[in-house]
Amino acid sequence: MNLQNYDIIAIVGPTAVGKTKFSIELAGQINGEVINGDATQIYRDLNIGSAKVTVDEMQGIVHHLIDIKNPDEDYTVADFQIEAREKIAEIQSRGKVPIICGGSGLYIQSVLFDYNFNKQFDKSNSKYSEYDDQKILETYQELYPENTDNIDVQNPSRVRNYLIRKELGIEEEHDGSKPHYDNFKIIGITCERRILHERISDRVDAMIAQGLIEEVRQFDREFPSQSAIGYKEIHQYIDGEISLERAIELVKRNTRRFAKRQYTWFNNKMDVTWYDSVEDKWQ
RNA sequence: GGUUGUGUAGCUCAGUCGGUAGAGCAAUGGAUUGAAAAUCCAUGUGUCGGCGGUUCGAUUCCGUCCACAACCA
Repeated sequence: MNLQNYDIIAIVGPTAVGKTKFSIELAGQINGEVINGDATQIYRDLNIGSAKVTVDEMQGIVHHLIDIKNPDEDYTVADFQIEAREKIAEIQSRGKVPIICGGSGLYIQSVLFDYNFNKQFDKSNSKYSEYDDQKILETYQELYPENTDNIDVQNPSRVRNYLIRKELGIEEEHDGSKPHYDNFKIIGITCERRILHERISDRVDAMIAQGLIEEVRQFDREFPSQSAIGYKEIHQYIDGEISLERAIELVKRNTRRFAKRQYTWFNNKMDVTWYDSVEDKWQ
């Protein structure tokens, strides 16, 4: 697999599979810089639980879009799209190759393809931001009983965004299949599911040993960043809702389920060339 | 060696007075356009320990073997 001749490389794959290591090795080989494509690693101070790359691991490779937001701040895919595209241009202007590496499929997809985010969208201007999930679904049923736009009426976050768009009069074209760049390559890192599950279990144990609980303790559980796996469950433990053993079990389970959802995205929405990190071969 | 008990889904178990089986957890598949590590939808995956016997028909009854557990020697 020759990766020399692409303008942009994206490295995707499930959590804990070894993307970070691969991206740094590749950056060293092709004169690249890494752009983080992981929604959680955007945040400062979420280090252990987000499995953020350490300075040591970076081996001098320049990394972007890590530690750019505080844990109490909002961040969205639209922000990422803008900032990642800026970084791509900046890296290329220096004659280096941008390598987007991360597990947030939507984020990476929105950069490489023509996702349209309307700048008028601002949910802080919408009354619907205040509604709880149940009220959101009820409101939708009242206003749009016909469901002509075929919204997933049981999915509060979808319905809420739909209502906000309607309220703010936003129309969007939805065609995410058109590439935004000409010459990019998407590499997926994978391994056998059974091995991935073992790695996840080991990594969660290691996170606890490294002090995840103390890391989580410094954050308010209502912060936007704290809905991430590894944080929300540990907050439950810290607040006395569940045992530590149960919390660890939940972190592992939720991470496994997350990995499955990542595969669903990468397999079905992206044209990925897979590389098995255990068997060391391209598929 | 003997007695008793257990053996059913990945795990813990329920159940069929004989008509090839179902709960919880785990898991799997899918969706995804401003919280995406979020949110939502769908799905039981099984030689009912092995081999014989009785029976139209056995996971269920009987015999035997195997495995595990406890107790007795």
